[in-house]
Amino acid sequence: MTEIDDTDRAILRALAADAYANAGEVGRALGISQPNAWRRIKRLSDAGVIDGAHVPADRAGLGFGVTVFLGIKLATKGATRLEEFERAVIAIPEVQVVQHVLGLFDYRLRVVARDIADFERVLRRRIMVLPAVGQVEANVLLTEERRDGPI
Amino acid sequence: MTEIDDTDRAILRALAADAYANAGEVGRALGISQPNAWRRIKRLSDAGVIDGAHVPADRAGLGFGVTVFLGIKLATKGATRLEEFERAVIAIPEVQVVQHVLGLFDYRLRVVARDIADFERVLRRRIMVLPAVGQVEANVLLTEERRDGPI
DNA sequence: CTTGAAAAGAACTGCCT
DNA sequence: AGGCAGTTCTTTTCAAG
Repeated sequence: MTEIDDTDRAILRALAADAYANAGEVGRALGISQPNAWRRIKRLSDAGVIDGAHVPADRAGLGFGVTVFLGIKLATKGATRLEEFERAVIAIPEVQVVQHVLGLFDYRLRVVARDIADFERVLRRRIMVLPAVGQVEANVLLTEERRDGPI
Repeated sequence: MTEIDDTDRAILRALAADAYANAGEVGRALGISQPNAWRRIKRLSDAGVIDGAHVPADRAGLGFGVTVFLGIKLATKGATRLEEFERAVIAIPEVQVVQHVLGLFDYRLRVVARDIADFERVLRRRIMVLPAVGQVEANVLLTEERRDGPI
């Protein structure tokens, strides 16, 4: 395991606030030199703590106005069934996130669609036809707020 | 609204695949010139379609091994209650995402904790004490897979 | 819309404390 | 470990076809 000290945590906070911040900016913000910041960022990257960045495209602006969260309970389980289901569900373009979870449901999906009619098409033609799908629960996203969480 | 043509969509796909790709790489991938790719990326940024990148820190590596999704149904509603609840819940450091949703639940939360014991502390001391919390459902994250979704 | 080139800035290296 | 000064590389901007 790599040691992560308070300076590293401060760097992670700075990068969480601005993923495009460079070593110079991060260093200035923390009061350490650019090469020092650079070395630490590189160490964190090499250790896999920082692993690439993600560009959140504006779905609504791209014509995908509807986001729905599905909770899915499989009718039949077993290792083969789970893998089969995961492979099938990740292949659906409208599915953004597949979460294997423990609790009332077995899987949670984040699905985007152009509108409710489009979502119904995805649900009926793509999701409900998957092998072993049992109970399905849906929640339509109204607003979403993200924080960086504890670092 | 800004016009987004197929080339822009291709650029968004390229950036979704690699957020750190520069104008030169994107241009080469699409068969357009570097300055042209650069201008388009800048236009998309200025238009807000691309709005910064997000660095997904490795929670497990930082000592937050447990991620739980909570579905929350409020006991009492009304505009004031909703705003009150949202403000209180977003102030909890362990809460990463607050989604106001339509369906069986009113809110969905993504909560991180060091371990199950730590999660129980957050749930009892932070979540359950919030005003108007009614029914709560929990799902513990096992594995998560993300795709870029349709662009 | 392209090429080419120069200016600005960031990444990386080695040396010193 | 961390800072300083320098080298190399990329990005960004501009001029011209």
